[in-house]
This record gives sequence, C-alpha cells and structure tokens, in this order.
Amino acid sequence: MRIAAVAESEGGGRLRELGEQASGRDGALWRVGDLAGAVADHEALGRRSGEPVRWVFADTSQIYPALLSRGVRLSRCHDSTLVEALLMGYAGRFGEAHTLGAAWARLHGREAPPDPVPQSAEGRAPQPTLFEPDRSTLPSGADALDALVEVYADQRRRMAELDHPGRFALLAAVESAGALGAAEMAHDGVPWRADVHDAVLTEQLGPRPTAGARPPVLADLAARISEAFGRTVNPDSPVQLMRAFEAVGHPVPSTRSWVLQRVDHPAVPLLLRYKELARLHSAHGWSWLDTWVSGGRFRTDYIVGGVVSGRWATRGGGALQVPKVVRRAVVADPGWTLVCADAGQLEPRILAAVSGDSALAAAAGSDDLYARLAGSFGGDRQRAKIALLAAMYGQTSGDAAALLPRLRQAYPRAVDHVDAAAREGEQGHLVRSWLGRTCPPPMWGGDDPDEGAPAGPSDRAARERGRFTRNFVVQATAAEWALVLMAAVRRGLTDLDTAAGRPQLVFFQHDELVLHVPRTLAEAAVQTLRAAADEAAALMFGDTPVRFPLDIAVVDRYSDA
DNA sequence: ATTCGCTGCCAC
DNA sequence: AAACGTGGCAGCGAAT
Repeated sequence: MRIAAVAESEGGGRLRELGEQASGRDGALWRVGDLAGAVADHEALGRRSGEPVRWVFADTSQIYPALLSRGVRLSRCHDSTLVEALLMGYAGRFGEAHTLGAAWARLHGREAPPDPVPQSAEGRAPQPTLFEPDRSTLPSGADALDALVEVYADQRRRMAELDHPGRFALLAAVESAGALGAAEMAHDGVPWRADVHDAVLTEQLGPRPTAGARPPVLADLAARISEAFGRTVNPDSPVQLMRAFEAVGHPVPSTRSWVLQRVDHPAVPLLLRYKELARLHSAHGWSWLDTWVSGGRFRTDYIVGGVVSGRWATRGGGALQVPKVVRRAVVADPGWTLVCADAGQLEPRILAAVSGDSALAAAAGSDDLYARLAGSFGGDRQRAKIALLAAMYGQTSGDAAALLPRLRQAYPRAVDHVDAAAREGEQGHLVRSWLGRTCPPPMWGGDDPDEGAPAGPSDRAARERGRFTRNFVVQATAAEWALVLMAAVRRGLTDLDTAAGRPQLVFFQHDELVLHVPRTLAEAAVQTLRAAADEAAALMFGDTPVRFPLDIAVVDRYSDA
C-alpha cells in the first residue's frame, strides 16, 4: 500500500491512499489534526496486515524528524526530492533543482524554482516536535498533496522507461530508505562519552586552556619550534614556516608532513608532533565537544546523496573524519554494546561483479581477494593490491603503473571495464552505476552537439574527467551496495525483540555500519547483518560467485573494532 | 567584520 | 613514494 502524506500547520496534515496504478486522486483522503498519530496508525496497520506502507513524501528530511520525536518509525518510503535528483541526473541534468516544487513546475512546463539553500545542523533543535517549515518551493496556488501525488506518478512513469527499470526502482527505494535511516541516526545520535573524550584530550594536549589559547603541550612545542629556528614562528602558518626553513638553509616546496619528514633539522620532529596534536585540538578538541556532543550523544546531519558518487556527506562535526584516537570516546551505554560492521575490500569486489570478469569474480569468492590475486604478482599480495587500486583510481605514475600490464593480462575484462569508463569520461560522455546513478556531465559541456563550436577540454581536463568516471562506476556502485545493505539491516532490526530496548543504527560511513544494541541482542544483530549482506548481493547482482563479507566486531568501544 | 581561496590533514 | 578517486573542516591571509 502506498500513502502520500503532507504536513500542515499545528501538527496536522493530509494523507492520500494511492491505488495500485498510483496515478490519480482516486484513493481515500484523510485530513487529520495529528499527522504523527495518523501515520503511526497506518504504519502499524500495514505491518499487521503483511502489506507494509510505502510512504510517499516530498522530502523525508523535513517530515520524518518530527515523526521520530513522536516515537514514530517507518520502514519504507519514496522521497520525491531524492528520486527527482536521480532522474534528472540520469537524463544528463545533474544538479538541477529537484524539490517537489521544481519537479511539479517542470511537469507543468514552468520554469523550475531553484532549491532552497540548506540550513546547518548547528543551533537547530535536536528533536523537533513540529514539522519543519515547508521548503518544497511549490507556488502558492498549487495544492501540496495533489502536487506530490502527481509528481510521484510521473516519476514512476519516467522510471519505468529507463534501460533497467528494476535496478533503478531498487536505487530509488534504497535512496529513500537511506533518508529514513539518516533521520533516525540524527535523532538517536552516536553514544559519546564526553568524559572519555576529555581525558583523551588532556592526556595528549594537557589541561584544557582558556578559550582561544593554545593547550600547554602545543604552547610548549610552539616555543621550542621558534627556538629551533632562532626566530618567532607560528607553526600554524605555512607561509611563516616556509620562510623559516629557507632562512636556516632548508628550503621546502611545501610544509606537508611527508615533505618535512625528509628534512634534517631539529625543528622537524617538533613540528610533526605539533601538526598532529594541533589537528586533534582544532578538529576534535574541546570546542568540538562543546558544539557537537550533548546528552551523551554526538549528532550530525547526514546528507543523503550528498556526494556525486552517491556516498553520503555530513554537515556538522566532521562526522566522516573522526580520527582513530577519538573513537575511544564512542562507548556503548551500560547493558548495551556496539556492533561494528564494515564491508572488506568492497570496491574490488564491486568491480568483479559489474565487469563480469570471471577470474576476478572467482578471486572475489574468497575472504581475501588480494591474496588470491597475489599469484599473478609473484606471490606479492601488497603489489596485487596496489595494482588493482591503481586501476580503479587511474594512477599512472610510480610503481603501480608498471604493474598494470600484469593485472590486465590476468583480469582483462575488469581492467577493460574501468578503462572503458575512463574513455567515456574523457570524451565527455556520461557513465552510470550498476543501478543507474549517473555522473554529472563534463564542465566543458560534452554531450551537447547542437552547441556551436563548444570549447573543447584541455588534455588535462579530459584526463581528470577520465579518472573521475573510471572511479565513479566502481565507487557509485559500492555506495549503492552499502545503501541496499543499510535498508536490509533496518528491516532486519525491526524484527528483533525490543524488550531490552530497541536496537539502533547509529553510524554509517561509506562501507561501514555501527549498531548500538542491548547486549542480549548482540548475536541476533550479527546474524541480521550477515543476512543483510547476502540479501544486498542477491538483490543487486543475483546469482554471482562474488562474495561481500562483512568484518563484524562486537565491542564496547568503537576504537576496539 | 565578513568572505573567500588556499593549504593541509582527517576519513573512506 | 607522494599526482590517485570522493569528501569536510580549521586556520591563515588577502580582499572586500
């Protein structure tokens, strides 16, 4: 059953049941004073009847947080904004406006209004009890529910006309399910022990300084660095550092760590230590803690589809760059545990599956794909790994390039697959992931032959785009595999017993999931993850020899995973 | 005082 | 060893 829902003022809203053809306004219509309550009722009803509701929303990120704060959890939806972005991208119009208002305007031959600029997570109520203000950009005359129903029907029609409608439907479903998961993770937050984090900082940097001042350890290092140079130098300033190195007879082209490592001067070890600690202090220090952690939880906003490849971005708190040392602060609540799962060697396995290279697929049937490749590289697993990564990233220099001929010899179809994607990119064409996510057109306007005398790309620009499209076909497919996994995990978790507390998905990072579950459910959660990984592989690739093993750790602290 | 490009480093 | 894909973010320093 499908139900379209829109929020209205005072927590009310309207629902429209959509028929199987989902084309019109023929289904039941409800106007409700309590949208959250009505949605919860229909969700429960659908679940009991064995026919779970697929909710049709204009924008999950606007409507779902307020539902969550009322305790409502949903299993499936269709997010018209996310799907519109995917469809526009497929049509070679990546990045065009994709809110409900924009989709509706295009459907009616009007000019699409630009998408509103997103607001930051910082300073916003963490648990909104009211629905977010409408950002759908519909003109005032249009009825939001009618527009949503109309756009949804149109999107279904457009999806049915694509080359692989089944695959794209899966993409639309998991992208939308991702939006549900993203809102749930923002709502639940990552368990975060501020006291542990503070102890890590104090151990590394010394006691917390007054606002704006350098922590003791950094201040001491800065003083000794100046002493070593015989002049006052701000180690945070690359310009001053370059000048200082020049003055002592060691000119450097940059102040990157790996450059400095090869300079023989007493300031260097101090500087390397300073850079490491300064990074910790500025990126994940006390002010980060004050800003992003409250009530024992770290919350960030996930941006579904925020990266061209379909990986998620985050806004706020640098959630996808939490350094290893800081992960000590991610500690399960008493009586609970973390279940951390990451897909090992995901991208080469994806390449094996999408390229149809039987030799690589056979290697990807084992737990260590690289080890199985080693035979082609004199038994050297590390060189095999470098070669395969170089093929996927388009590396052309260094040792890796020399290994490529051997890789090509052993796995010709796999190498052909990424080479072909690179050629398409260089020529300005579009490439797509397995499920149909499409890369942006080239900056130089490639696929548009009717433009008179378009400025051709520079060789460098063409090669850069070739590396991008080469990587896109792999990275974007890996990202959607992870989305399918997440959708399956969400579904599996709802089947677990909740007497001891509801198991939660609390963190998602490209190819890695972290669950926070009652200790008694740890083993069940592991089984849920394993089943979900099998399901993801089957849904995307059917019967394939390629395996997608998860490395799973049940731990109290994330740093132990 | 604010904005913006650049540098550099973190994650996958 | 240091040109190899996707990002976020802090601090600097110059421009506005």
